[in-house]
This record gives sequence, C-alpha cells and structure tokens, in this order.
Amino acid sequence: MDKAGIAAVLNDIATLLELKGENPFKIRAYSNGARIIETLGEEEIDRRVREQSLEEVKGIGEALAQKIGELRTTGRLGFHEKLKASLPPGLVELLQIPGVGPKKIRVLHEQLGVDSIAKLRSACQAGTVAALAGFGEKTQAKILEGIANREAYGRRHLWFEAFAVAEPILAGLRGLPPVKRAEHAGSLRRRLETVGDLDFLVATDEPQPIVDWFVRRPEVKEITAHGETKASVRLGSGLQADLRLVPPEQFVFALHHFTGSKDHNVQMRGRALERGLSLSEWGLVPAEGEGTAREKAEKLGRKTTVKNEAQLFRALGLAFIPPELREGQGEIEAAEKGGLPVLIEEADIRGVFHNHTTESDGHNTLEEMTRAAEELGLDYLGIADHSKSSFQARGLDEARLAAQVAAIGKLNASGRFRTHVFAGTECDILPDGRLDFTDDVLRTLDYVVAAVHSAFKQDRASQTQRIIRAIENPHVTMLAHPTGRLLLGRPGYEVDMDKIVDAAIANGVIIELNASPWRLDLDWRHWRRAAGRGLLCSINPDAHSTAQLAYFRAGVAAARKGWLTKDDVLTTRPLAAVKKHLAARRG
DNA sequence: GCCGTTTTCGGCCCGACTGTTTTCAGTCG
Repeated sequence: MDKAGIAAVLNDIATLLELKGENPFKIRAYSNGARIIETLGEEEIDRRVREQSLEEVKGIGEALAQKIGELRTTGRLGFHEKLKASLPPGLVELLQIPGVGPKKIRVLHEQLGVDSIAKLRSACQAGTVAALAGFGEKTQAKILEGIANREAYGRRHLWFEAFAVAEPILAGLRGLPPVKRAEHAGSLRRRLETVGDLDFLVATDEPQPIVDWFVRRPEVKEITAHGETKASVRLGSGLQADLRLVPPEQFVFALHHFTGSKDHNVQMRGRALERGLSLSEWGLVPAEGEGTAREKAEKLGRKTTVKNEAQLFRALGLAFIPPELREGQGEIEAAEKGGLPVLIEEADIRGVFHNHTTESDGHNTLEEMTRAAEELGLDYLGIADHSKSSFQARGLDEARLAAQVAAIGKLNASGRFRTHVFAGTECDILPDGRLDFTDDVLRTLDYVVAAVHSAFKQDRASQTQRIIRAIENPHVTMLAHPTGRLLLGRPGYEVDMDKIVDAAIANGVIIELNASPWRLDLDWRHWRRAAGRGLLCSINPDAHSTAQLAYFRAGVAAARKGWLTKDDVLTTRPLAAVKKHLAARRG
C-alpha cells in the first residue's frame, strides 16, 4: 500500500476511535502518524519497514510502526478491519452535520438507534431528539437545518471561484472608514485548491457599522449569525462567509490563527510553549503566571512588540512563512534553518504553454488568443490543440496540424504581435503508450504535450507503464495533467507517480502543473519532492478561451503551495532561453 | 498512542460559542 493509502487508514482509525469515545490524545497520535507518513518518501518507508527503524521517526512509536509495517507489506490491517466492523458504517457520515460530534452521535446511537443521516432526520422530525438529556429544541432544529444545508450547499468550492467572490468583499471592507486592516484568512488565504467557506478578518475599534455593512451586502442570501464581533452569512452562490472583528493590536495574532492550517497552528503553539510562551488568537504571552492567555494579552494590549506576521514568526525564532506553506508539512523546521524557498510569483511568469484554439475545442481563434496573451504581457504563447484520436474535441489530423503550423509561422513572421507563438500539439497517449502522431510529424513542431484522454480505467501498473512509454518518446516535451483528476468531480486515474516522476527526470521531460482551477494537476503535494529531485515544471493554463489564459494565476498559487521557486518553472524563463530549451530537446 | 525523563507514568494547545444548564459539556476552529 502506498503512503497515501496508509495515511488514509490511519486517519480513518482516528475518526473511528473518536466515535468510540477513545482518549483524545490517542486519536491525535493516529492523525499525527497519518501526517508524518505523508511527509516521508516511498523509498524511505520501504527502507524503514525493512530495517524496522520506523520508530526512529518522531511521532511514530511501537504501535504505529507495527501497523504501518503491516499495511505496507500486506495492504491490510487487522486492527482497522475489526474496528470498522465494531461500529455501524453510517455513524461516520453523521460527523458531517454541524453541531453534531462524537459524543452526541454516541448518545443518538445508544438511545435512539440512529446510525444514518436519514434516521437522524426522522428522529428530529418525530421530536425524539429534543427529549434526550443534553439536547433540546434548538439543537434539534439546528440538526435539521444542518441536514438540509448539507444537501443544498454541502460541497466545497474551487479556490479560484471563491477568490473571485471574496475579492470585491475584501475591497469593500478596506474601503470602510472604521476599518484599520482587513484580510481574508483560512484555506482561501492559504490558496488551497478547494475551500469550504470564506473567512474575513478586520482590525477596528468600532465593529458594529462594519458588521452591519457585511450582513447587508446584496449577495447575502441568509444571515446565520449577527453578533457584535462576528457575523456569518450564506451567499447566493452557496458559499458561507464569516467575518470577525478584532481590536487592532490583536489583528496579527488573529490573522495567523485563522489562516491556519490546524496542523501548522498546533506546531506553532508547541514551539511557543518550548519557549515559555503561549500563542493564541489573542496574543503571544508568557505561559507562566496568573490569568488566561486572553487576560494577559489584553493587559499587554498596544504595548505588544509584534505588529505583523514577520515579527510574530521572528519572536519564535523563525523566518516569515508565506501562508501557502502553512500546512504543517515541515515549513517550521525549514523556517528555523533558513531553508524556506523564495517562492515563484505571478509576475515571474513570462509565457504559457498548452492552450487551445477553435481548430479543436477552444472558443477563440489563434489570433484572438495571441492578442489576449499580448494584453496579459506574456512574451510567448504555446498552442497545443488536440490530436486526431480526440475526435470528441475535434482533434487535428496531420494535414490540419501542418496547416496550423504554417499559420503560426506566418503570424510570427508578420510581426503583428509582440508575443511569440510556439506551435505544438496536445498529443493523445494511446492506450498502449504509443503517441497519436508519428515521430516524423512530431518533429515538425516546436513542442509536444503528451496527454491521456482515454482508457482511464487501466490498472495501476499498465497505466503507469503506458505513460512512461510516452515519456520515453524523444519528441515529447512535457506530460499534461498526469492524473486526469477533476476537482470536486472525479478522482485521477491510478498511477505510480513516483515512477512517472523518475521517468520524466531521466528523460528530461517536463511535467505540467495544469493551471485549470478544476485540475491543478500535478497536485501541489508532490511538487516539493519532485522538484527537489530535479523535475522541471511548466505552469500551463490549458486555456480553451482568451479569458482562461488567466488561469495561470491559479497555477502559480498551487506552485507556491508546492514550494516551487522561479527556477523550478520553465515558463518563468525569457523567450530566448525557452527557445533554446525546446531546440535542445528536439536535438 | 507518543514522548521524555524528575526514566515507565503524566501530560499532551486552547479559548469561544451554543445550548443546555444552574456550573458545564460538547463542538468548533
């Protein structure tokens, strides 16, 4: 079993133990174990299982080492299966209802036999839930509302779309006179590929008019909380948005706290305690002495020397950690050693590859796409329409491809646009790993993007071998969307990504970070290690219209989460350097 | 379940909010 599978089992154990009412610290040990195993390489896991040295990894003890070893070698875990069998399968889904946690689930199950969301709804409608000790009318109504909302709005939202909704709200907040500072927080600020809700944080001494402005925004469909320092609304798009207001001296601590992630915050608090300090959304105060952290922070008030996040990190002996890296994946250790990367920025992007025109399934012509790229300030634009086997996308055959290559040559020669156009193809990888065009055809192009668009259901070994065979073709410049996943849509096809990355490095092939907000594939979680081993990235918008060229911004956000620097990405290089790279590739 | 050691047990991040309660438990972030 690979590490993602092992981590999933450990997390599942944590959830099941929660429902059993186990010791919360034991539960956390399993969650920690899942997170730790994700940060190890597959080779390292193999070696440590073989040498029985997993216990040397901090956070993994005797019990976890044994369980990880069993999962790795047999693909199963007796403990996990027994645990699963001991609980009705429907209990886990009850955790999705807001306000319902493990303790309430146990009572509902033991007293009323509730073991599914459907049964919970029936029990609420019958009024039996309100009669339970510790429950009441309001709890019952809230559960019913939670079930209804889950069905109507339960899904997460793409970061790119949520960001577009949040930007004007943030700008509006910043324009209000009593607002000293305003930022968004949470997974939106961390630029996670999907977000659950929008979090806004405001520094002010006069909260009430700001809260009132917020809940009266035209896009607000429903107000779910409207207090003095906090408000929650549901927007027309189904997104939930939370606003929190804090005094200016507390802003930086609240911003750090509500940006998260949870794992990052846990580690930061632990680090503060090692230094005799207590870190919370209120402030950074001595852990010793009388009073709560909040009281101490309020006493310190405006005398705090921490005015921004950089100073907050510095107070704990750390370099500033950009929000994108705050996932509890080793960023604190790196910040301590001065080992944080200088992350790529939007302004570094000089061009974009893998874009479509009306020749295949794009909505704009070659000229329209080139003009749009020029308006974005890009030095080069790579066209890569589909190849003939993708007939559903009006893929080009050899003759139409040759005509397009000629048209691109003519456009470049005309000097009409400052943006240089590269002629390419998004060439189908056939089910057996051969490409859709012969080498003689591929040779006529500036670059070749190889992509899987069919036979998604091959087994893992065959799918991996199929893609590696394509990578080994000397005419292939880059591999497109290596897992084929669609966020909130479908999972990727089964592949051994470590082997594919190894093959790409060995053959000098680039792997794209497909910047379509629905794809963001290769996922950011792979990039740090892959780039560290020498893999070159290309941030490709896969634009099917002029507007979608801007998707490269979502790609940059994902690249930043993957610890990528300017040097890790082909498309930050100037035109001459890219021409040289592509020419060298063609030989 | 893990860790560290004052070395085999005791502590593990912590505060707000809600609804229920009448002093607090459960949930959430």
